[in-house]
Amino acid sequence: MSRGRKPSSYLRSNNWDDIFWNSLSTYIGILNNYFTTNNYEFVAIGDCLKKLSFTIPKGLNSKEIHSSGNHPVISQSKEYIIGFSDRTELLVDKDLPLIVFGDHSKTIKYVEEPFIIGADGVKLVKPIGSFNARFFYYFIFGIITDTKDYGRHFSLLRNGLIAKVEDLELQVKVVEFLDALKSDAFSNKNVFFNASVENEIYELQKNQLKGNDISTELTHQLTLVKKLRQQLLQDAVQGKLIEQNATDEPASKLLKKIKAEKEKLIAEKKLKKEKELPPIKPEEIPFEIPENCVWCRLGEIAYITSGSTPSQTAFAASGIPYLKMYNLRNQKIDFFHKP
DNA sequence: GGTCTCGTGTTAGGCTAATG
DNA sequence: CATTAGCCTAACACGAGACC
Repeated sequence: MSRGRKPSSYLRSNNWDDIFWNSLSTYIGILNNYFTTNNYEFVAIGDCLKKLSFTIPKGLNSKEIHSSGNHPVISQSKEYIIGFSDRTELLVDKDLPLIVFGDHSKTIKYVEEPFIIGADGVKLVKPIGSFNARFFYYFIFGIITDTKDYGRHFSLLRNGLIAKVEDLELQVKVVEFLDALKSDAFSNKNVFFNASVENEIYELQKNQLKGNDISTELTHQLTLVKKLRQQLLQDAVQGKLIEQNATDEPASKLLKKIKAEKEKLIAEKKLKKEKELPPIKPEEIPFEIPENCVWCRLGEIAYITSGSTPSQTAFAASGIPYLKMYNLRNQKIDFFHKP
């Protein structure tokens, strides 16, 4: 059976293989930079998961897990296998290989052979066909850096981004590189997909072994980049990034136009008359905005309505798309998404 | 026909007991 | 004491049907 991440007790030691697992998320960061630089699109993990062809069996009760048996039991624990069971009816033997994700513990395991699920909190992850499963497995290590103590983490995983590398051969080469890097016999004379990236990771791995704190520094820098990104977004919203163009129409004028348009639609009975919205109090204003901008309530610029789901017979194969809650994804409307 | 409400199944969050 | 297992509950999403 192909083993996933090593148990935590190994992580504190100082050998080549352990450093690999300890630093994998950093390496994935470097690889992601490479994909970003080469204009690869990044997609949400949640959009790349394949629906399993079977109903996931409920996890075994701990009393039913034995020290020997016909089938290995895999839970979200750090140990790859926690025991064995003969409950063949609970065997997960379809859609393999699968990635086992510990919703509580954040463990990530790559499983190729049939197994039985131990306890709850185990999420089975199967990427869609455009992904090599092992490529997907490795890149998941770069995603969950935040922790919610012993809360659930699957939502973080689903919201994480992965490079959409359509070239399956390239995915395999990246996987081969990472697999080879786990061995201290690794030599960077042999190029898998990109000499410079591979060398960067190899050098990092070597430096790690020397007790170098590059990884810590890199993680620190990535955190700073994240903070910078958040600040940029905040500044953009507050209009601090660029000078206001003097020729731009003031927002107050635009707001008046919108109000007039709404009143016209109400007069034409195309919209229902809405309740008067309360004026914005000074204490409601979260931050200062440029002179040309103006605060308003969402209801002033939009028509907010609700309704129920039409019956199945009302749906047509073509025509105006019908949006459901699940079509609203990552602050965008995704007309094609299906849960 | 449009809107509202309720029932049902699923998922996420979090607490705590059990375990080693 | 840290980690893991398991349970409870809130929130979400959807669909059906009642109501105006």
